[in-house]
Formats: sequence, C-alpha cells, structure tokens
Amino acid sequence: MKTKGGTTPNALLGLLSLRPMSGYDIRQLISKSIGHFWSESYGQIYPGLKQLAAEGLVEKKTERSKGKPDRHLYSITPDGRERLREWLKIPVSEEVARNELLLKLFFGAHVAASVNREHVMANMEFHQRALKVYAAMAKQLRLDEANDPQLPYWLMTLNYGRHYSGAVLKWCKETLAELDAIESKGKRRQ
Amino acid sequence: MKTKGGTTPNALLGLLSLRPMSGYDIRQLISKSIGHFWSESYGQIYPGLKQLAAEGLVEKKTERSKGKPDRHLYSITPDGRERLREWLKIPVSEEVARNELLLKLFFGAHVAASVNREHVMANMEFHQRALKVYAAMAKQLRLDEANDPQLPYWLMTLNYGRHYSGAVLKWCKETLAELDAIESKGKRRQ
DNA sequence: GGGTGCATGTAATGGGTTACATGATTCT
DNA sequence: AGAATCATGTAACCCATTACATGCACCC
Repeated sequence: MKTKGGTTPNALLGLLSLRPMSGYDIRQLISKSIGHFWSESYGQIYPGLKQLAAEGLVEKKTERSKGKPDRHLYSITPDGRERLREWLKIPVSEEVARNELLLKLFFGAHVAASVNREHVMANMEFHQRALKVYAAMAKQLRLDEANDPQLPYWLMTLNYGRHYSGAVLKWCKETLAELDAIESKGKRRQ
Repeated sequence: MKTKGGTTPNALLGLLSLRPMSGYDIRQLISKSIGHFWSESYGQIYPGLKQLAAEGLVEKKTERSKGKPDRHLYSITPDGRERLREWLKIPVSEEVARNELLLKLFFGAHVAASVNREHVMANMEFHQRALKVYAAMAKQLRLDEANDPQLPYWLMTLNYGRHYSGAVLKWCKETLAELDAIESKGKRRQ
C-alpha cells in the first residue's frame, strides 16, 4: 500500500473544495489560510492543476477579460472530491523535522554566546508576531465564517499555532537566560 | 550576500568538530544526537564529505582492517573549523513549515470526525514517546558529558523538544475533546 | 517613467530520499 | 539458514524553489 507522496495535488484539491479558483487565486488564498503550515509555489501549482485536469479531478474554464490576462478557473469534480476524501483518510506520514536554529545551537559552543542569543532573539520575535497573527485570524474567522461547518477545523489549526508558538516563546526566554549565564561565566574567567 | 544554502556540509563539519568519524559513524551519531531536529541520508553524507575534502575543510585517512570494508575516517581541519564558525554566525534562514497533519485537519470536515481523531491520536502517541526519549537523553547526557563545555547547548536543544512536544500534546488533548464534541453533535442530528 | 498587481506558465537548479550494488562477519 | 551489522558509494528519481519570459493596467 504505497502512498506515492503527491501531497501537492491533494492540497490543491482541498483548496478547490472551498470554491473554484485560478492558480493565482490559490497562491493568494494559501497565504491567508494555511500559509503558516503549508506552502506551494507557482512552479508546483500550475503544473499540478494541469495534471489534476488531465485526471478529471478538476475542471478548467477560461474566463476572458479585456486588459487583464485570461483567468483559468478550476473547479473540483465529484471524482476530485472522492479523491480528496480518500487522501484525508490515509494516515499522516511522519515528517522529518529540520530545524536549522537547533542545529546551530547544538554547535553553539564554537562561537560567542551573543551570537546564539541573536539567533534565539530573532526566533522569539518571529513567534511573537505569529501569535498576534493567529489571534487576529481567529477573531476574523469567528466573525466572517460563523456559520461555516468547517470553522471548528480551521480554528484547530490556529490553536495548534497558538500552542506551538507559545511553547517556543517560553523556550526562547529560558534559553536567553541560560545564554546570559554562560556569557557572564565566560567573562568572569577572562 | 548570498548564503548559497548548503546546510548539509556545515552540519557535517559540526559533527566532525566533535571527533573524527566515517560517513557511517556520522549517520549513527545523528540518530543519537541531533536526530530529532536534523537528518542526513547517505546520499547526502558521502558526496558531502568528498566535497569537503576537496575544499580542504576535512582530511581523509583510510583505515584498513581485515574482513570489514575499509573505513574512511574524516577529521576537520583548522580551515574547516573556521568555516563552521562563519556559518554559525549567519542568521538562521526562516524555514517554511510543512505540517501534513494540519493540512488534513484543515479539510477535516470532509470526512468523519473519527478519521481526524485517528490522525491526532497518532500524533499524540508520537510526542508522548518523544518526551520520554528526551528525558532519557538529558539524564544520560548529564551523566556522561558532565564536564563537556558543550553540554549546556546540547541540553538547550533537548529542552526545545520538551517544550515543543509538551505543547503539541496539550493541543492534541484539546483537539480530541473538540472532535468528540463534533461527533456527538453529528450523531444527535441523525 | 517606474513600481505594483494581475495572470500564466516553463526551465533550470537545488536538495534530498530511496534503491541499487557489493560483500564479509557475527548473531540468532 | 537467514537476518542484522558493518561499510562505502552511485544513480535514479521526486519534490520544490527561483528565475525567467510575457504583457497590460493602474497608481504615484
């Protein structure tokens, strides 16, 4: 039973299950919805849509408009919905985490503590911003999509971000304190 | 000012800064040290070492032994150490998170709540195991490497795992409760 | 005039895993 | 007898980003 990878086409099907869209629309929507845990570039999206159309999982309609380039609107077919449901049932494949911050920190003793502190601070700021974004998104969603049956699921992904960024923030603070301690120890010895 | 990627060779340099090793050794060590936030396959390691040797950042010595294949021992050179330090100073490049669990959950309304619960439970078990591993590793490290000046840095990376997995666990529990609520709501309507 | 947004797509390139190929030793 | 471990390496393949190519409209 091979899963054959191919998460991208399934992600595209998922997004098109919300409403018909062009490749361009999809890119825009990603950054406003699943952008904090998923991304797709045009180099994946356009060929992906073509492939899905060839398999009959989406339907393409061309909208002509003066001035602007043609819009290629894709909508999901019943077969596409079925394929999406099948994929949703497959167990999540465990992904290998790759965290460059931790990699650098693991070898951090080779450089001054201040260097490591910079890295950690940058991370801290990133997650502080993220927390604000999640809060704003959750508020907006609850207003705009109050009646959508999918709302609870969307909020779950935001809640994940909240927990995750919160935990990293806490770790950052602990780590900064630890780095300070290392630095003052180093100074005392000089 | 281009960073030109290439995290793999730097990771290799970092590991070789601990002690001289063969490609095989490196793979083994990774799973016992940085395995929970970094991974390299042989297909990366062997060509990577070759490349580093060509640049004079590591030195290769061949150890012959009967029966077993030759061991190619690599040790880091002073140039290699300098290169490593340089890399450690470069700001961490923000990585695009890709979380398949969240992607599936985002579209979770298309399938039964029980399907999503399965995914979340699998994740929960993963992080429960992870927490135990981190605790064991921290204990072991404190015993074995009590005098190593790098110990605090190694513990920081473990502490990250502790915070991270702890947060995800908490989220899993909340999410499972939410999914149960969704399911019983669905049943009530039937 | 120049930047930004709309809109599509391809090609080059990079990064990484998996499968393959080889072969002896040691453990079960 | 067969599996696992030791040990090295290459080739094929997949996945993904970036750069390139095109071109109009609108705003400053």
